[in-house]
Amino acid sequence: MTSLYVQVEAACAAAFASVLDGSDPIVRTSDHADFQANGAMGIAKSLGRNPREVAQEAAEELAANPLFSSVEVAGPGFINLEVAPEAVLKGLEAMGTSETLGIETAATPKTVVIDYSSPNVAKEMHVGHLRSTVIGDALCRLFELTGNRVIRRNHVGDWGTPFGMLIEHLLDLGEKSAVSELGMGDLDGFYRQARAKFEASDAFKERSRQRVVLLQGGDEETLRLWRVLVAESIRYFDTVYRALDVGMQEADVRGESFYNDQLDTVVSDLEAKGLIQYSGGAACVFPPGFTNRDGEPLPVIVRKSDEGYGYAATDLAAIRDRIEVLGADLMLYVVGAPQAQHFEMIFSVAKMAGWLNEPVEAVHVSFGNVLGPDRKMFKTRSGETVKLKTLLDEGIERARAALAQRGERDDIDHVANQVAMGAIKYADLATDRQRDYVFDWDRMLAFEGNTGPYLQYAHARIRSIFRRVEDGTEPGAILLNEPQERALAMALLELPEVIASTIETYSPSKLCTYLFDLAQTFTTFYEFCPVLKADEVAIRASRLSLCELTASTLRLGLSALGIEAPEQM
RNA sequence: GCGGCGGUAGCUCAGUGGAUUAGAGCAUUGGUCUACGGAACCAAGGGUCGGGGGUUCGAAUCCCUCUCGCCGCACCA
Repeated sequence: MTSLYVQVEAACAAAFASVLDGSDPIVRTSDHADFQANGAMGIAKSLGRNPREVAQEAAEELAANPLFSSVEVAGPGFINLEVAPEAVLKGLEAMGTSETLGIETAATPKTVVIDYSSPNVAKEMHVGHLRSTVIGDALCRLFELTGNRVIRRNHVGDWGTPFGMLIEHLLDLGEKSAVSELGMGDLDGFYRQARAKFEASDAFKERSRQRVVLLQGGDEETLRLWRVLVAESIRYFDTVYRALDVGMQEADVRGESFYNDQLDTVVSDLEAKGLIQYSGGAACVFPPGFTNRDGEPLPVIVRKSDEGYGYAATDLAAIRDRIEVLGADLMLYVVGAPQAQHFEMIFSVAKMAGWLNEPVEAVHVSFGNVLGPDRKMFKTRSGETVKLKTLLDEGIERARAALAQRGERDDIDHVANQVAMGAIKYADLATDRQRDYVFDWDRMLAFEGNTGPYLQYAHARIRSIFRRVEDGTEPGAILLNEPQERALAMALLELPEVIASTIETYSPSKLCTYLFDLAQTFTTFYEFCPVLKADEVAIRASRLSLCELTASTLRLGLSALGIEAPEQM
């Protein structure tokens, strides 16, 4: 069963094809009808014909299609389309029997590698990781929902010069107490102490340098200590992921170090292809079109002048691994906007090297900053970065307080958790990811407006209807007599198209907007159309079906965003 | 200097493959209903879509230019 939109578009494309083959009918939902087709104007222009005439020709063909109950040409050549009641009912019926509510799964599933979250070992996860983690996880769920093979990748920062100082600090503390400190999640404290010693003591600095040499040289004891640091950090990250309810697992971790033994090959392969130029002792590739401040070509430094490797080399190795070993068709990098140029250059080099070829695609899914109420980067009052764990805990407390105000309950811990995570995630996902967004507890936790809690509550309220059925009425055949019933039906049928465009643009905010609109449309329906109080059994049964479809759509949509939909709130 | 992203109602944001009156939420005002657990509902006010120019029958949307904000621009990641 294809979605209603696809059916309408196909019908319009066919109708226009008899005027001009292969033209885009430009079908949109409309304020003046169910759909409108705007293709006539463009076609008329390219044919030098009168647009209304073109529209009229197509309209006549469309009028003969049983999919439509009304076809009208309006204005300069718009075709306004009303979908026939039978087609709407058929669509709802198919939706009701579909596991995915009519969302089509990919005919040829893609392997999608999604790189997100990517915290640093021995450093706290902070708000900066929130968006990557939340958006990345939502994209994973959306691609899974549509039948693709998703491989999550946590590109953890687990290598580099800071590890000399971190290992030395670990030794100073004694392995045991270091582990317990890290285990408690005080990663920032650990890092800061190491940093402070590094800056204050030349002796410590020298030890750290030596330690880096040992680490890179593969000294067993050093590696063992390094593994302790990594393991403790990853265990801690995992507690944050579990708290946030995101799908990233320990098994998805491929830290930078994972690619260490591939870096030489990256350089030698680039060299073999004649792409390497040496500049100041560093092995560079100069992708065309990138210049620095002085207008000179900007390099991707694959190997530094000290023979060490930087993140460019690691990213290139990772891209190869994802294509050649994992078989990626699509690679997403859910990383903040400041790295846009870096990824452009990396992708460019990967193409020059012949590693990244059509139709395989790499996309930097960039996002804006999280801002505080002052519209500056979100910081604590004392100007420090906000620990992610602290943020989540505060959210739970605030949600608990909000719920407590609404009445006593015994499952408040569980629901407060669901509401808090829903609120935090939704606030992040609902704003266009390119824009910065303002972090505001009061707004995100409100039960009114475009918020997570509002949608969760909307869902719970609808579910409650089913618990209050007293006469044994069950959802039954749908009848669409009232305009509010029909409006709700049309909104429900939009789901597949919304999912498609959400995925196409990697923009979960589109799904958020849809779910909020749907909840509003339902409210209007619910206000005008009594469900349990309707006189006739058939009407009650029909409206219960509409309630059920709406609740299912909200639940599925929220779930695709990584947000739980409690039965009761 | 070059480049990227943003500038839409008091506030937070939708809407940018051109298209009929620019939408929603919050806030404000006025109504409505013996409230399916009011997430109430209906209605009103409120916008030079950052400024200017251009293309077009038609521009928030496309092009040019200016402006403001954030960010990036070689060996940190």
